[in-house]
Amino acid sequence: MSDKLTLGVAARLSTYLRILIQSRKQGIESISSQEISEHANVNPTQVRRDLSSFGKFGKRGVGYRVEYLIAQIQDILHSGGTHNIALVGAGHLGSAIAASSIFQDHGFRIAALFDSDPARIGQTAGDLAVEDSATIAARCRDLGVILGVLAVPPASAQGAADQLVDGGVKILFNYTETLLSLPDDVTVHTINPAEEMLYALYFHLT
Amino acid sequence: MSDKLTLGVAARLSTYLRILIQSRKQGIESISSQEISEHANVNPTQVRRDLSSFGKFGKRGVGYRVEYLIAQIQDILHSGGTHNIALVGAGHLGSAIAASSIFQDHGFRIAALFDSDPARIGQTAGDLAVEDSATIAARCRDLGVILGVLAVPPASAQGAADQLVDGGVKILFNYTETLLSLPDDVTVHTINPAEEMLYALYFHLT
DNA sequence: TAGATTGTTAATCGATTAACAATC
DNA sequence: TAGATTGTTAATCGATTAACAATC
Repeated sequence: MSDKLTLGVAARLSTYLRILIQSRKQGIESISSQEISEHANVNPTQVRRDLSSFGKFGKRGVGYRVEYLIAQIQDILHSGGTHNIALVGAGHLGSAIAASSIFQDHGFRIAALFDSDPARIGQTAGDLAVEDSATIAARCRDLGVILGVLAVPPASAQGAADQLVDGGVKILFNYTETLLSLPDDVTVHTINPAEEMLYALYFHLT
Repeated sequence: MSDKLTLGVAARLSTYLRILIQSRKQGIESISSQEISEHANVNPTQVRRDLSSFGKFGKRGVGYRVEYLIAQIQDILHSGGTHNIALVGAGHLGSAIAASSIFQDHGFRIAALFDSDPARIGQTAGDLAVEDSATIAARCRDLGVILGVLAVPPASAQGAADQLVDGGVKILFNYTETLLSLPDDVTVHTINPAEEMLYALYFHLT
């Protein structure tokens, strides 16, 4: 077992991987540290240093092969396989997430989609049938899902989170405006563009 | 003019501010560095150090007043006012964004919503009328918008981005799976939960 | 007073980046 | 060869955190 990466390195490698996967989708076969760095908003030396600490992945004077570098980074991050996720909420946001290819492109598969509205249960969104929120815990346990996405109204967020945790989910992505209270062994990642906007605006204005 | 914050400090202050604003919304009036740190996934000493470098905002043995701390951080980040944003795309994702209070809570106001589908133009989403995408550049210039959000299909992303930049937009939030090519003075922030999932999963599995 | 929590120090550790030789 | 870009060094700089006195 190799040493655990630092937070910074793992975060940047994830960003490089996203850029490489998007590049591949657009038909790009070769890329330089300079090009990666522009999309990732980091220093080009940083990119080369991050990569070269794991091996010599590029060719001097040429750059990196996109396909090969994707495989190498997936190896470092142990992210080559497919991971099941549970999505709660089949409203506008949930439907947009279900229909997007963002998750598939990175090896994530939406294994189940839930909603509490009887009018939505049984309908389909993307390729998925909407299931009753009352079955979240049981279904997650059956499917062995450890990743959950919350795309519900704020008032339902804590309840949905509790059910996911009941079902064995350990990592939550929270798209709502609600602060969640959860056990210590569960990690919550909040998706809130306003937070990043504040930060972006600060650097733009100073 | 005070010194510019480092990237790390500005990013963390933005996170603290989000947590404080969400706490206030839930009626919480006082909060400790320990509680902030749990929601922000950082060390409690880090929180106190980040704050205390700008002043003595807390009370020993008690904690921080939520309302007061919000005002202080907004002061540091120059983010107290209202900022107009342009949203492109009135599909599921755009509608979800328009209907959410995430932006309003942080002082962002969606000043205009655009779509290229004739069937959607003139309809309303949230409180907004959907305007024709052909008018993006002109409307953004009129409104003085510098912040744009892309919630369009991947194939339309580059075109919509170009029009926003034409209209004077300097900061773009890209919800699509498309890598954008833009002038150097424009900053792109990509919202891609899959990237953060890879990273979260790595730390969960190791 | 007793308990809690801040503000600050001091020490360590990792991140960052300019510069350039290596090499495709 | 000439041009481009990687891999790596070396130096600096900032981030991190345990520990604790101050104080509410």
